[in-house]
Amino acid sequence: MPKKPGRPRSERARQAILKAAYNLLIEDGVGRLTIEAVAARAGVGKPTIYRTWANAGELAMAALMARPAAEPSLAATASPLDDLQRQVCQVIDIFSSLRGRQIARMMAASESDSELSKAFRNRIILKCREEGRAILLRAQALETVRRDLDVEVVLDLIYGPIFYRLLVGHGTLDDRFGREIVRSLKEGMVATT
Amino acid sequence: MPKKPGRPRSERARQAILKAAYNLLIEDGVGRLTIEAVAARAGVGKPTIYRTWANAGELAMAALMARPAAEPSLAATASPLDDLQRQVCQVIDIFSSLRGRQIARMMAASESDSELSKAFRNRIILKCREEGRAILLRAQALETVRRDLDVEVVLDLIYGPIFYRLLVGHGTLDDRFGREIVRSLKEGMVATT
Amino acid sequence: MPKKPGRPRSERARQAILKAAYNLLIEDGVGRLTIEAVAARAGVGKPTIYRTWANAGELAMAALMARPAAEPSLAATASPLDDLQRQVCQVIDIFSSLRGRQIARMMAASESDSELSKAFRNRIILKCREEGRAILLRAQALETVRRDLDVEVVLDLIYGPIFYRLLVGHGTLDDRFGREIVRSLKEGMVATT
Amino acid sequence: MPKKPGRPRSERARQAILKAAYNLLIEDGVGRLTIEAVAARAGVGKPTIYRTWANAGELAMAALMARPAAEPSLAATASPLDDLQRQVCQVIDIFSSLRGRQIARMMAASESDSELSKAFRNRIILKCREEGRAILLRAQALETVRRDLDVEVVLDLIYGPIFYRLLVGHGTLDDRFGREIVRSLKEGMVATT
DNA sequence: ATCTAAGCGAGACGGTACGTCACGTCTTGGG
DNA sequence: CCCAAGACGTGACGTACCGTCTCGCTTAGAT
Repeated sequence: MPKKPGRPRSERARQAILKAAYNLLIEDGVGRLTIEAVAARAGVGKPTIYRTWANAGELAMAALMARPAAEPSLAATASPLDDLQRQVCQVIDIFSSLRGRQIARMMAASESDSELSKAFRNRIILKCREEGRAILLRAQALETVRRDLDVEVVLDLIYGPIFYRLLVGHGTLDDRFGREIVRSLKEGMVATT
Repeated sequence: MPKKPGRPRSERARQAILKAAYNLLIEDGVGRLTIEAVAARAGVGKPTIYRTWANAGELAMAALMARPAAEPSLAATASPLDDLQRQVCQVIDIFSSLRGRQIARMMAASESDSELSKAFRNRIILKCREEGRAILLRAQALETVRRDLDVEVVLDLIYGPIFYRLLVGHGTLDDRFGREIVRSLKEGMVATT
Repeated sequence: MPKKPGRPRSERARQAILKAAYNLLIEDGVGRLTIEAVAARAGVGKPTIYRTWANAGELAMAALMARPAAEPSLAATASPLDDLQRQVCQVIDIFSSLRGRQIARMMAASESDSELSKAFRNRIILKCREEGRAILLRAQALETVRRDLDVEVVLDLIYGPIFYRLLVGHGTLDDRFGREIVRSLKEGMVATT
Repeated sequence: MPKKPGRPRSERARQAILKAAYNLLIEDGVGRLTIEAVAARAGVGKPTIYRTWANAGELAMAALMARPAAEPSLAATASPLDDLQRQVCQVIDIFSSLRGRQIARMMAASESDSELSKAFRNRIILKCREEGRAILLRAQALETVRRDLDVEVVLDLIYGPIFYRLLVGHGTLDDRFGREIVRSLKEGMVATT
């Protein structure tokens, strides 16, 4: 049992810091998240923050990750394409919120390839992608979709456009868009003479 | 002609600032671009920078925009889908460079809805989209693709995945990916019995 | 003309800083003199302080030096020993004040041999010593005191005891002490049989 | 005897702390003596230090006091003035060492009138003064020096100059100086016609 | 032979001040 | 009126120590 000596880290402080950081993040955006403000709001000393997180970016990711991913996975039905449709709309719903936009910006802005940065991307950004992959693989098993499909590419075709509109802001992000994405992929675009 | 009195702004200073900003941007990334560093490298006073650009973000966008968009539009051939294919690969080629990544991050990170921010998005990010739209419309005219296609959605399906991979980094960004995007859209994914 | 370019240092800021530092020094002592407190009280940014003084010690010395040495030199009379007597009492009077104690402590505490540190010692601590030397030399010229006197040693015998009592606090520091110093030196201590 | 329950304080820890503090004091000076550094060097927890000493100043004094006063008292001879001469030179020798300078600075810098502070002054700074007083009183008894001498003032005239030169640094501190002090006091300075 | 109170090392805690950096503005003298 | 230079007040940075507070572990006198 390699139990560490010394006073253990305070769980109360950790929670207070993450909560304060999360609230500041939602209220003011990533750019305004300062360690000083977090420390003040959490009633905590700055070194206590730095002891756990190396900089504001890491703290921000941790604060966003600490929140439960929330939305439960959707139940699988007999129609995988319907499942996919519903899941896409759910993803759009989540990311079109204020928090969703913040998350997307943060991911795009984070330059570092730190461990935490990767974890953030995997846990937050790519989670929905994995759900989609599961649905697609099931659809392939049921022969609802073609077996020779490059699943990874299709996943990019599904979720890419969502982040595209989210970050660039050139088009609305709503259910209709979600339905159009899936419909277009189903049908392809070549003219059927 | 209400010619302004006083000394006119120095074109030399403007060029030096943009060049210095561009180099710092490429070398160190958006986060490290400070007005002070630009001023020092350009041999220019800080107020000279602020006289033209309101903050570091604007300057960064201006520095990126000042560079010629480079790649000439591709010539149109008889096969719009081939044109689209080639254009997509060109876009991938441009944005997979270091500069391309910086541009994408900058766009994603910029929170403001300022005039310059919009101009940046229109001129840099959406420029390739417009090229794609022209190709698609021509394809519709030639009945190479279906007339009832929602062109905007298809454009998102084409370019969204590119930015998705660029920003999240979960997959490679190469010609093969470009070809797969176009192929998938052409064919759709439903099993053909 | 090697005139420096750029905005000149603000004399107003300099004065405000020195005044604030002086007041804090008198109120709270050397140990409590923080750059932050000085900046706050002077209505000045910390960098403005650091631009001129490297640390709190230098600022403290500068603050004490900035004040006019105050006490005018005493007029010389026909009796140099009387002059000496009066000057010694004046020195005691000055250094037995709160400010005097602070000055003495500061001098004793300053470890560095910086330029400013030396200037401080010369201007503040040794100033009275020079006055005494002038008196003694005049006394030698008038043959009021012995010509073979080691003047420097005698000066130490005069002013040393004052700082000794000031810093150690084992005895009172008053006019009587000043008179006793001079009397003892005049007379020597060996028993005259 | 209400002997205290619980584990007794560790003598080993006490020694380690005092030794570490002393070494840091000699190496880096009073200003650099931090509790953290002492704890680290002594291999001791900070609370163990605070349990015995209230702050860094007290610890510093304790560390200096813990060392044996070293120099043995000089044997008394038939000539008290010779004894005085030798004792003065010994004092100069002790305080002109690095440790001596640190001690003097510490005394001058300590603002507090705490019990320990007084003890420090009595035990370290005034100890030599008491030796001198004993010699002077013996000299008075032997009528080697005048009976009407104000002994306390003469003691200040003897030891004051030493600390004066030690702290201000305007003159050398050597045997010659010690001899000059005693000689000057013996002879007085008035011209003998 | 246990119980129990205090000391032990380690180290996290809420703080304060540090000295630095960059911000965006202002103020010089000189084109 | 613009230019370079650079000082200004501001505010956040990340670090060093402060003096206090748990931790789990001795250590020894009292039970």
